[in-house]
Formats: sequence, structure tokens, C-alpha cells
Amino acid sequence: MSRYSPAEIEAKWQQAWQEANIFCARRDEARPKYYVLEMFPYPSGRIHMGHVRNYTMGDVVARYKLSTGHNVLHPMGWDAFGMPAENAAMASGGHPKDWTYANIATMRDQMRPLGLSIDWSREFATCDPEYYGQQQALFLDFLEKGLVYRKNAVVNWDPVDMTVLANEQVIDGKGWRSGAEVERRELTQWFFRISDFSEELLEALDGLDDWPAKVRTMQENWIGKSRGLQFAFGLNDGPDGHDRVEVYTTRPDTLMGASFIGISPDHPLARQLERERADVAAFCAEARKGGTTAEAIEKAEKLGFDTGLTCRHPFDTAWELPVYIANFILMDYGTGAIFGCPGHDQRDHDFARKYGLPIIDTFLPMDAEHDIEAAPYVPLKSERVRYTRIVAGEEAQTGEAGVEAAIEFCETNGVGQGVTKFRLRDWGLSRQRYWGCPIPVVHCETCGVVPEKKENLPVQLPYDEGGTPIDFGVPGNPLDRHPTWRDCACPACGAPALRETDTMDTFVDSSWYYARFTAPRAETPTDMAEAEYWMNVDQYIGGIEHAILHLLYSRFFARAMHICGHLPEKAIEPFDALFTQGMVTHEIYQTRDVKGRPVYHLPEEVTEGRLADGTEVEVIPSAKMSKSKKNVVDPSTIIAEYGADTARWFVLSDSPPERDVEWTASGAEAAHRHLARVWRIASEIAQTPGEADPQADEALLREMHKTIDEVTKGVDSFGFNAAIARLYAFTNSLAKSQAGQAAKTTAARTLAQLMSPMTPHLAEDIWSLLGGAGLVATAAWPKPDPAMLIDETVILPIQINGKRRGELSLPADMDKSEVEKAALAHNAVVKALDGAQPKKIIVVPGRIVNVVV
RNA sequence: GCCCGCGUGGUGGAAUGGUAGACACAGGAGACUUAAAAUCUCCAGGCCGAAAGGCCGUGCCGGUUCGAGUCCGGCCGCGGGCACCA
Repeated sequence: MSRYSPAEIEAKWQQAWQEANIFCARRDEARPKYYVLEMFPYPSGRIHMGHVRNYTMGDVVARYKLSTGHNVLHPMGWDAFGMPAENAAMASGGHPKDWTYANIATMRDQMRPLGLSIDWSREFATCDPEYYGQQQALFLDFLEKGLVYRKNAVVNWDPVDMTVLANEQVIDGKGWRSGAEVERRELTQWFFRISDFSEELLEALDGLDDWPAKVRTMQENWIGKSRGLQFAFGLNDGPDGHDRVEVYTTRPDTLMGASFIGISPDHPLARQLERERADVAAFCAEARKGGTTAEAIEKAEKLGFDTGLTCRHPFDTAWELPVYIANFILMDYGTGAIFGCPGHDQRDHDFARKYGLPIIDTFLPMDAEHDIEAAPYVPLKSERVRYTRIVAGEEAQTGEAGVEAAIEFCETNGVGQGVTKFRLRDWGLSRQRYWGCPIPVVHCETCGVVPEKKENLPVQLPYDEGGTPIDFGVPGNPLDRHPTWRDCACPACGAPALRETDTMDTFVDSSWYYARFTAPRAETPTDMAEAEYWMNVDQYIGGIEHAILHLLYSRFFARAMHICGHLPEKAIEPFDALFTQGMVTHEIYQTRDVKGRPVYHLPEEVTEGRLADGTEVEVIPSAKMSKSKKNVVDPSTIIAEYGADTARWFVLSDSPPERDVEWTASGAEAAHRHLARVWRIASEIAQTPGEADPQADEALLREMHKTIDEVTKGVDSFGFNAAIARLYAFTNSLAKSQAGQAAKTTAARTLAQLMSPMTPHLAEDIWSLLGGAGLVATAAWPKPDPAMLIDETVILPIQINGKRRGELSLPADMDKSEVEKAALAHNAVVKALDGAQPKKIIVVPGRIVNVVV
């Protein structure tokens, strides 16, 4: 073999690794463990470049840790339940299970040539009954501990498909598939009691030092802690059982500006009125229409209905406030009722103007005019204001201090109490879907909702309908209409009963898979000895798009699993370090059709900015890869053309890992050229005897040690692009070096080692070519010799008044005063001083000299 | 609206407060070759200059410092997250 041949060497070394079984992780108390995990993929059909980047980064970490003596756990699995499988079945008549497992096989076959250091013996898919059976066991344990419960909740309901839709699946208030107007329907659903952990989940964020600050902030906002006053307005002439309206406000300092009471259409008082009065019922029905998405809400008109009832203001019982039912008030935040303060809130101001309600100020700017009728006065945080009511004329701080003062004032006067609330709501996990983990409970006429017995787990999904394949073309949940699947015996009384047909949200599947990887074949959800050894995940890597839901759910699940004895206490924060990597993007080539609509083109259709027919093509840079935009680069094609090492090298080299990287054909070619060059250089060194040259040898080895130092730091801190830049530079030096064969061999072997986490196959080949012992994958990571990192002479820039005016080559250990002398003797300095004394000389050893004149 | 983050050559980007532009892409010049490919050598922020060298330069304005891409304040622009949240 005389040239770099990735196809040959990649197959060869993958086999060598497999035969040596070096990636199989076994508990070993003698070695420090290191658990590196990338967010596992959804088996959509084929892997994409984003996967390659994600898993390559994880692989760099895993291989590096392996060579620094760690016992590395680096598993892979499949997040395999979900709607795309059902949609594919609807579209093509197949079965979600077949579709999913076929995709897994395809993607595994695509992934293996990447040469990832994965322990494939731990692989599982969340749709394996062995996995979801354990998930059902977890569910039952959670149920026993009160961590999961059933309640009524308002959901997006698609009346044609007869299923609940996630918010993301509602487009312009219509079901994304059926196009039917989505209804807000109340259903009995299962919920995880995640909101009980609000405070804890919030506070524990502080300890996650190795998480991106951005992710912590996003979770903090999501949990949404707020401080406010909860109190009641007395209700005049309310229906039976209703003599007050509870309200929560974060702005008790505006209480004197109240001008109406608003309640949710789902508020108990509204419900009561609805039953009694047709006009209320009509309004509530109208108000409930439309989805719960942000988009739908944005567009919905703010509607109010005057009930004719009035409330008494707590500080002035003669002051009467009208009670409105309003469509913008949410039942599941606060108390489902508000007081409107048009003077200090834009939405309330709009509402007041629409319904002719009074607009009252409680405070005004310190020294500016403000027309409260024209616009509400919303002070900035901590702005000083002057009060116009209650304590008229007094100055006060708004913001946190103002709120606390108002709470105190109200409490002292017997009006309500200060409370802390969270935005985080309980996690509704019920889905009216087939392709998910069945919720393991049974509905019995006499016993009610009864948990399935653990020995009856897993409650398996039926594959067919009593011999005939399930028809996914029919709307609704196939489990609901299955002729026999629902029928079972009540686990409590033995009478005939019906199974729950809802399945779990797929986020449940991914909320504990990291724990399952520590003992994937255990007969219980986890094996505590294994979990104790392997947890936590030392480095978790994935996309920022999971910053909230997946990561928050996982944090909740780890806590819940600990409570149930399935994880040790140390694992309640399961991910010690988190890294969120950027996407792989690619240019889009776009033209327009006669109607001005965009038409997309494959890269091969475009030559020098034009199509074959001469049409000019617009190039849109850095776009997310998507099939419809025709800008997808298939990893398998790249691997076939250049080899896996080139793909790996490229996705790491061009951008910092947390940022997006643009895939370019020229960049990929350049990466490949470089790897071929490295191979060629190494092979020449092996074949070309050369005498030692003390000076050149020394210079090369010094640079080698500096490279070791910098690459190690780069790999340690996710500075892969910088590490790679250093490796390029070192390769250039090696190519030019006049050193002897021995020194060059040492340098090239070290280069192979330093490249091995990124380009493992090439590294093995060079390593063996140059007589390295064993596999480079398991060879000890090189250590820089501190003595070799310090140069004997350094080039010191000379600044005059902070501007570079020259440089001096001086011994590195030279005395500060000697350096000063040398600097003062420098031409430029002499010239600048012109005989005068310098005002100041700053010497930063080894870095710079600055002469102030 | 609220909360984050980011602005450096033609491009991706590098730079513990200490020589701005490492490394690479694209580009240019040359060597080798009948030619091409491959490979190798060199040039390359802007302006002035034959050169030596000088001046300017990290979105804009100011500040701190011997010294600012980096720290602080204000502005402009871009991107992301959240939001009828009371």
C-alpha cells in the first residue's frame, strides 16, 4: 500500500478493535470510571451529519478518557417510540414496529463504519418490551409513591383524528394532519407530579457548574418562580357556595388601581353560572374554542363577558368591581382569577377601553407627566415613583422591594398573604396513541383504577387485531378499538376489566435511558450496584433544542427514581456536565418559479452559480439541512468517498463545537487531503533513514511537547477546532523538519496519538506503520515534558506607549532589570526617548515590554 | 414585552488584559509535468510607499488601564429562548 486508503484501513482497524473487545465496559472498582453519553437518536430512517458531529464529539471524549486510564462507558441506543412511525404506517400501510426496527437496522449499519468506540453490547431501543416493561414497573412505583396521578385537564383535541395533539402539532388552530379545528377539551389524564419539585429543580440548577449557563437560565425561566399576594375579593350576591373570588397577583402594589375582576371560563364560579344561565354558557363555549398554542392565543381577540356580579374591594368594601369572564385567563395558573389594573398593565388597559371600565393610577412617574387614559404607566424595574392613592404623595420603589412592601402592608391589614408560585405545571403524560409505552393500569367497574401487577409486565402492545393487521388508516387510537387487547382481569378483584389504552408521552422513554444503560439487561429498571458505580453521566452531549423538556424531565425522573430506590442519591442530578453542540448546516440553492415561490436545487445541478439552462441561482448560506430544501449531505456518501476519518475530522475542525458548522465540499476535500498528507509523511518517515541532527531534533521535539500540551488542553475543554489547528501546524513543522529518523518517528507517533480521538483509524495505521506497540486506542496518552515547554530564548515584543515598535530575542530566564536594560538599548526606544528618562517600564516576563515615554 | 447570547479579513475562525488575524477554505504567483491531476514553494486585513517603513484597523460612542477584540457604561445590528403567566 503506497497511498492513504481509508476504505482499507478503516475496515481493518475496526475489526482489530472488535477482536480486542476494548470498548466493552465492565464494572472495575480499580479504575476510575467515565460515563460519556450523547443524546440517543430517533430512528427516523437515515443518519445525518448532525448525528455524525454529535457522536464524533462524544467519541473524542470517550477515546481520550480511555487513553488516560479511565474505565469508559460509551453506549448507544434508540429513542424508538413516536409519531413518525405511526404516520409512516398511515401513509404506507405498514406497521410502526416494522418501520422502526428496519430504520434502526439501517441507521446502525450507517453508524458502525464511523468507528465509534461504542459498547454495542448495551444497545437497546425504547420500544423493546424489555425496556418499556421496566418503564411500566417504574410507573407503578411512582404511582405507589404518589409521584403520578390522574386528573382532568384541558387539552388540544383533534375531533377528526380523535386524539390529543401536542401544542407543536396545532397549526393556526387546526390539527396539522386532519386540518380540523382544534377544540379545547377536558380529559382525564395521567400527570407526573413534577411541580412538587419546582423549588428543588430550581435550586439545584446552581450546582450544575458544568452546564451551559444558557441552559440553566432557560430552565430557570421555565420553572418560573414568582412572588406575590394571594387574597380574596368578597363577592356580592354570588350563586350558592360562592361568596368570594381568590386572586393571585405579583403586583399587589397596584391593588388600589383595580377596576374589574376577571375569571377564567373554566373557573368554578364561571362553571356554576354556565349551568344556570344560557348567555354565560354561550360565551364560555366560544371562549374555549381555539387551541392553547402561543400562536392561537396571539391571534385570539381578548373577549370579556360582564356577569353582572360585583366584588368588594378589600380596602374599601363600598368600592364595587364588576366581575367579567375573560377568554385570556388561564385556569391552571395562579387561581384562575385576576384583578384588572388598566392603569399599569397594557392588556388590562386594552380591556378597560374596550368595555368602558375606569382607568385608575396608583402611582405616577416622579417628575414626568403621564396621561393614564392614553396609555398605562408601567414603571421600569426599581424605578422610583410617587403614590397617588392610599399613601398619596409618598415616594416608593417599584420592583421587588415595592412588591414586598405591599405584601407586608396587605398582610398587616388582614388582606391575604404573600405566596410563592411556580409556572412549572405537572407533566401530562397520556397520549391517545398506539406507538408508545402502554400505561400499565386497569379500569375495573368495582375497584376503579387499579395498577397492573408487576408480574404481568410488560403490558405489551398488540401487533395485530386478532389475526388481521392493525389498520393505521382509521382515525383514533388502535388500542381503543382492538377487539381483545383491552379485555383483562382486574388485578384486585379478578372481575373482567378494561386496560388503559393511553400510552406514555415519548419524553418518558428518554427520561431514564441513561440509567438503564448502566445495566441494560437487569430484571429491574436498574441494578443499584451498577448504577452506584457508573452514575452519573460524566459528560452528556446533545442539541440545545432539548435544553428544557428532556433535560428537565430527566432531572425529575432521576429524583423520582431515587425516591423509589432505583438510583443512588448522588444521581438525582444525573448529568454532571452538559455540552450542547451546534448543527451542521449547508448552503441552499434556490430559484423562483413563475409565481415567485422558491424552488430548491441539489448541489450537483448548480455550476458556477447557474443551472444547466443558465438560470441564476441564489445561494443561501448556513441553513439547517432538510430534505425539502435539498441541502442534505448523506454521511454514507461521504464515508464512501473519503472515509469516516475525513467526515469526523471535518465536522470537528471548522467551527467551535457549540456553534453551527457549515458543510462545504471544499472543506471536506481539504480535510481528506490533509489526512492523506499525514499518512504520506508518516509512511515516508518509516521508509527514509536519516541521521540525527541535534539542533533539528531538539526543535522538533520541543514543538511536539508544546503540541501535546495544547491539544490535551483543547480536547479537555471541548476546544476541538483549536486542537485541530494545532495539529495542522505541527504537521507542517514535521513535514519541513530536517530532524533525523528517530526524532521524526517519535514526533509522528505522537501525532498519531494526538489525532487518534478524532481520526482513530488513520492513527492506528500510522502507529503500526511506525512500530508503535499494541493499539493506539489503548496506548497511554502522551504527557508533555514541562522542561520542553519552556524555550531558552524568547522573542519579546517591545512596545512604546502600548504600541509595538520592535522586538528583542532574549534568554527566557533573564532578569527583569536586564530585560529593562536591553529594552532601553533598543533602537526604537532610544529614538523615542531622545535622551529623556522613560516614565515607566513594564516588563511582563516572557510576554512583553512596554516603555512609557 | 421579558430573559439570554453574539458582532474580528472575501469565508470559517484563533487570541489566561500583553506581537490581532494562528489554523483552514476560497484566491493569486511560481516549481515539477508534453499536459493535466497530485504534490511542493511563496504571497495575501486596509491605505501610503519602489523598499525600509509609516498610518489605520476586532459593529458604533465613551470609560478603566502602562496596555482593551478581551473589563465597564451607553447605542446600533443580528440570533436564540420564553410569554394572554395575573
